[in-house]
Amino acid sequence: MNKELADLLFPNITKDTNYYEELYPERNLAEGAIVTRFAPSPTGFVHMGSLRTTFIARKVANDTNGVFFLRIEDTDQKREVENGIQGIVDDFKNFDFKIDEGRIGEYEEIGNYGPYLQSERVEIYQTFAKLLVEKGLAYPCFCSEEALDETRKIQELNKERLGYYGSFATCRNLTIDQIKEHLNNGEKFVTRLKSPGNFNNRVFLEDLVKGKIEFPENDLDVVLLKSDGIPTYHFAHAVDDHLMRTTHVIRGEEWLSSLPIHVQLFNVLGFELPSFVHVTLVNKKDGEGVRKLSKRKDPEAALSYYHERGIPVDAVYLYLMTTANSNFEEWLDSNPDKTLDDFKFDFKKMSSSGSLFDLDKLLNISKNYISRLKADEVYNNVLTWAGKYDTEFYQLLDKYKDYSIKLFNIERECEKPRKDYEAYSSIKSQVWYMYDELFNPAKEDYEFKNVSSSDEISMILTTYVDKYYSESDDQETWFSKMKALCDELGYASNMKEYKANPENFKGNVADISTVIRVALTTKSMTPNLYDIMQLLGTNRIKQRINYLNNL
RNA sequence: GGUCCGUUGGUGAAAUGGUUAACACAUCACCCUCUCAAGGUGACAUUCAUGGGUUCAAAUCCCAUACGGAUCACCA
Repeated sequence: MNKELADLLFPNITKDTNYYEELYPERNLAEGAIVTRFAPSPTGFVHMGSLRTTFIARKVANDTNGVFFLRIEDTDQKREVENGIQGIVDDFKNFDFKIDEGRIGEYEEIGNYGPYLQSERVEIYQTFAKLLVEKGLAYPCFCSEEALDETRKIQELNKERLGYYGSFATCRNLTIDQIKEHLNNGEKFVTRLKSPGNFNNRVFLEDLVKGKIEFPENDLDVVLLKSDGIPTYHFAHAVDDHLMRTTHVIRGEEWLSSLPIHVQLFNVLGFELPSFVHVTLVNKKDGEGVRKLSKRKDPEAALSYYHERGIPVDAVYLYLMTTANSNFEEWLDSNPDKTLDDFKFDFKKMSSSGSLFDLDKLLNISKNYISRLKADEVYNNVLTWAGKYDTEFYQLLDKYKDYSIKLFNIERECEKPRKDYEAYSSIKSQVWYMYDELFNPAKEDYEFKNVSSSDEISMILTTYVDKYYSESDDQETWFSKMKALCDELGYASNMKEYKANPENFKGNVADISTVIRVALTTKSMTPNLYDIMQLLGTNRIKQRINYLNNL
């Protein structure tokens, strides 16, 4: 009778589940290899929280010589977005994120366990659903949306548990004749699980980050196949992760609540249960409260934000690992020559409570990361970034390549390099004055400090340029000449002497440096003046002083 | 409302029964320095949501309460 029902419901399904079991055999991997995946719906972008979860998945697959694949869960037509897959693939590409199997474009994929697009696997799901019907573990339900709403209202009114279960599961006990009648009327149906569960039973499970968890057994007759024959997430998840031989289901914490359903589905289908890893959500402070980082409200939720801002991808990963494994930061500190790949991720070291996304910390990591790069790497990265987001800067960088590299090299190749670039997008605002094309300040742009009288400034500058400045000086000579200039003009060349008796001097060597610095750059705060003057060269130094004098 | 998860400083967190509760970010102060950026030194939780209990001893174990979050669709 169940067989008859199964054939009635799925007349076009001719294969049996063994066919698929053989098509997708056990993976031949070393002991301990983790097979895991990222399974987004094609919404066109990857969320920061997803990236974090996925990054961990990718990492553990790497660590164990396992497999990471990308499966697209496009079972909801309502959510469909144009080029939704491409958006995800592009985000991954921008983030140097490599996948071993799965979708690599809107229409292409790699790997032997596909298709990796759920809409192309409908026949597979239906085959397994048919098996369940045959076994008496699934049935068609003809309840209308209105009827379902109605019972929900009743349940709410009576303060009963919501859902399609027990006596509320009215289609559960339909006879085959009744079913035929519905079918003959042309009524649509969903395929529901005939849940064997009892809400009073407890199920125990070990989640790799949450630890021991327990919950009541599922007794909901959840929908397996929607009326269009397409599976729900729950069913597709069970079938796919079994057939794709996933060993670890790594996903966001929001799935924890539906775990009872999933466990039951795996059992009912006779599938071995994978390991579950429910990763905490990435939160954001919102007024007094805390909420999930949201794409709609928070720009930093989208990966494109980091790309546009020019935060190095590696820095983002460094940050993610810092939040994922609390011992990572310390490890990296004591192993400065190692990379992320050398670090072994440990689920046990992962916090089981949600945390706020800390952009300051990310920027700090980014700043440190950029400071460790070679000048030409910085150049190449900024050039790439500017090519996309700042054409003016791109052209300058392109035109003055060697000069720019020298500029980025100021105070870089030393024990304690400068750490002032937190992102590629912030560099231009810190170095613009080194490019003549960008240098046309107004009088009020000059940030003169203690010495501000035009006459005094002009006197200092001319004395310096006429009597002391020489392009060929090394830094030591250059500085001793600054001091000589101080002595000549009545400024203290020795800071200690100045501090002891400030009234004896017009100012000190810092004031003199500031005058020159501001005259050349307009800024009172710049990197090492000597390096800047070396880059500028005699002619441009004179030009800029003239420019200032003529304002 | 049911179910589940969580709660250590402004932030991320360490510590898994035993000295003054690591470390990092942020903030502040001082030092160094030609200005910045750094770097150095120090400050910043008399206390680990609250209340009970167990113990010679608890942030750590147990119970209750409060608060926060997730989820309860023919969405994923």
